[in-house]
Amino acid sequence: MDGRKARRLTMKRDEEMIKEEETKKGPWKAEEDEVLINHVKKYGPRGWSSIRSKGLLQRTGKSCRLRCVNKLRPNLKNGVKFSAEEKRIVIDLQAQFGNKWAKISTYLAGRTDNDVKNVWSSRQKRLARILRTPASSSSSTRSQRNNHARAFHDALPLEAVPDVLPLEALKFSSLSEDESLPKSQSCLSSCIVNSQTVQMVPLQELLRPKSLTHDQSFLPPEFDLIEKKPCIEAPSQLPFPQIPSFQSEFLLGNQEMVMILWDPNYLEAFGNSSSSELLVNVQLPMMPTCFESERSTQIAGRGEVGNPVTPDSFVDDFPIHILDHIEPLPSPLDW
DNA sequence: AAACCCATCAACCGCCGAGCT
DNA sequence: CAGCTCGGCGGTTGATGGGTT
Repeated sequence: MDGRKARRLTMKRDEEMIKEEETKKGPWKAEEDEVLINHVKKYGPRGWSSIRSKGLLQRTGKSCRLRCVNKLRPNLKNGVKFSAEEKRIVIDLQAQFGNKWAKISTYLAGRTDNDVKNVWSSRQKRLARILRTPASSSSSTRSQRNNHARAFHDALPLEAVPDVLPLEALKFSSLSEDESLPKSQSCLSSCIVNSQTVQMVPLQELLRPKSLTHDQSFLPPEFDLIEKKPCIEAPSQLPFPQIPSFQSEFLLGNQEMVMILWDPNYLEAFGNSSSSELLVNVQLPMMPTCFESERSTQIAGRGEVGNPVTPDSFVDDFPIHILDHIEPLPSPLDW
């Protein structure tokens, strides 16, 4: 390296160090905002670097632009939480455009790319936590399971909870009877709404119920889910003429899902066993049956023996791409 | 009451492309 | 055409506050 070039580099480094010292970072003060607003009023949203070169602020041009775009622009919904609809739009558009936050934000009035990005990354973190389970399910601690349960609770689709049911009644049942966990904090793969068991099934599967064995779908073979009533030829002595007691359709990503609430009386009668045992047995296949093939493939690929589905293995193998489209429930405080 | 966990928000950083010199 | 500056974008981080244990 020749002497002149080295000297130039040293001078540049020095200049950068001086700039670094002069540059203010961190939270913006009201006075700074005011200066910035005045500048934008005068010159428009451009010439960001000139703000510092004129000695108006000791902020970088980038910092000024960011502050203006994210906080000072008129009509911003500052301090207003994203609505369920807005979140849904973000999810849909992210699926369509990828991580093009600036583009996505143009579809949401009053929202910035930073807002959209934050919402998405919060969601990703939450979903990642749902799937972050210990290698051995038996080694998972109670508090970890509680966290998973809570996270899964948070990730349940808003639309999945029918309006006709008191939302306070949404609780998770304890799968392990010897653990006296509080109902709202126990294992995640069983869901009880208003004392009724909920199953979520892809609509597609319901449209071809013959493709399922009774065990896979745990629908009584006599029940016609399309007509939402027992088949004509169903034996009249069936102990569960009114089931399921409620059905609700909702979208899970591109997948049309149907949520079915089962009357506990039906479960008692149908399973021919004690209620608690039956809940364990029946609730485990809550994972939509269409995922079972994916799970089986994964297991086969790993050369594992197909273990029975357990609450924790449900979490371990839950297909993450499906979770990309789950809307969070509002917190109980918002109910 | 303290420690911990988590969600949210604001801001910074690095990279890249466009435009200018 | 190369080099530079600026603005825009996406990723990441740090601060903070609320809820839970």
